[in-house]
Amino acid sequence: MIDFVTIKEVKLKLGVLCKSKRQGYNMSQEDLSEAIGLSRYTIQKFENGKNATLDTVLKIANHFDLLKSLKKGIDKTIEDENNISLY
Amino acid sequence: MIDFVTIKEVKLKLGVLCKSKRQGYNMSQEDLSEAIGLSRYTIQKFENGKNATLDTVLKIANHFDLLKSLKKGIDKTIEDENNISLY
DNA sequence: TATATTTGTGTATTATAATAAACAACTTAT
DNA sequence: ATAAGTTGTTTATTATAATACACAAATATA
Repeated sequence: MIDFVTIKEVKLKLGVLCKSKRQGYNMSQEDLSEAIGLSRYTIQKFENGKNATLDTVLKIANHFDLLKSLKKGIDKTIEDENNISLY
Repeated sequence: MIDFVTIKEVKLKLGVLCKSKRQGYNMSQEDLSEAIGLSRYTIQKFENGKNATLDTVLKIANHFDLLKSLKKGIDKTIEDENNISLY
């Protein structure tokens, strides 16, 4: 399979996810920024694929109840590391 | 279910994942830092659950071939947003 | 045990993410 | 068409992540 995934692509996708979730709750960028104690500019940049801090990403993920699912993904990846690949 | 997941917990878990992956390849913190062009101190702090930038996290994820899986997770979450919950 | 390697920690500096405020461009609703 | 709300963008400032050292503490290796 020749499908590379770039860092830039993931950042853009995270921004799209934020926008999608936010609009799903009919929130403006300002609504979200106030809800989680970040500036609107920080939300604005994140939604457009700019770099951000992990805290910013996780505050947003937390607000949309995505931390548990994220934690599961991390745990699964750690488990995979222990069970050595069979291929 | 009463299992809250905190931001701090996720950051610690990401650090553990990095350490686990790194040791799986028998790399020192310095090996990893040189491989992806970050300082050892940045790796050090990340592995111990400190705040970091998204670029740092994604550079590490990319080095351990985790971007594709991460992208899938994001895509799935975006899809879930469109198919409204039935409960 | 002695040596080498790795990891944790401290300090100072640099790069950049986050903030705040204002305003224009673009949407949406009336 | 106008008004209201939202989003994109700029500038200046502040907070903090990243870097580059050095060195001690802990681990692994000979």
